[in-house]
Amino acid sequence: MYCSSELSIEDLVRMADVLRLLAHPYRLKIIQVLENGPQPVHNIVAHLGLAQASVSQHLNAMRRIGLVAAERRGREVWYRIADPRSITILQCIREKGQSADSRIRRGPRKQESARAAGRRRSA
Amino acid sequence: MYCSSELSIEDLVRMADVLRLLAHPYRLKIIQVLENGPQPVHNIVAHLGLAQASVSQHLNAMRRIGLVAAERRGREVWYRIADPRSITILQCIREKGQSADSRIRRGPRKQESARAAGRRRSA
DNA sequence: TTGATAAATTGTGATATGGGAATATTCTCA
DNA sequence: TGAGAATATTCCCATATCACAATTTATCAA
Repeated sequence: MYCSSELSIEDLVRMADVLRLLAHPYRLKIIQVLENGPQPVHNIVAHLGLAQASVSQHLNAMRRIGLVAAERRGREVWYRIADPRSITILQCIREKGQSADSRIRRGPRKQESARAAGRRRSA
Repeated sequence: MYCSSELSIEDLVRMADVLRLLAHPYRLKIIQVLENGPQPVHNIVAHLGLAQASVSQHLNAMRRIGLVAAERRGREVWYRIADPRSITILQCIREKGQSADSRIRRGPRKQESARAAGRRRSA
């Protein structure tokens, strides 16, 4: 038993909020770009190949929740990683390309239920 | 410079897929419940307080992507954690309650732009 | 068989998300 | 000042997500 029911639903919601903002290819890319150090928005835009407005929205969302931080330098705004968990999570998730067979594994294994398998095709 | 542009967009999409399935309070709760060992669905349902159909959908999505695995035992189906990254990420994300000031930090800091600050309240 | 139990699937509606175009804001420099 | 560069914000549309009720499938027990 690890540490089971320590977390309130509010805790889980907060954790999910952070994870949800990481759970997007472009936002992961943003983190990846910022791993090379702080960058002005137009650099990030160039890396992503998205409309500037869209990138701004992603950055804004990530900033609101504290994943990144912004600092104005002249007419540019430079962003940097503000939450070390971003990098840790990225490293962790990078570890395993994929695995897990994804199918239901049956215990007793009586039969594969040919009826169900057949019906899967019929629809 | 960490390890910058190693990841293709496909890699990022895959990573985002995994993160997205973790980025939900009830699915985090499922991982948390399963940290105590494999459980039959009705146990998980009891823990979550959701409709059985909803829990089944969550479990199915998590299974498809390999976060959990299922095994039938009689008329029950027992689920277990199948991807160790789940636990690692949960531990990681648990580390920090919250921080990061979330506001834009200005460099030169000429003024806080009282107009903008005021407008923030007016809408 | 039939009935009961456990879980999965389907259909549907409400809400959230992601994208770009258009516009607004903020700042620098001549 | 005024022009222009760099970002942010708004609006709108298409799509995805989430929850539930209803139904179906799978299994056991009598």
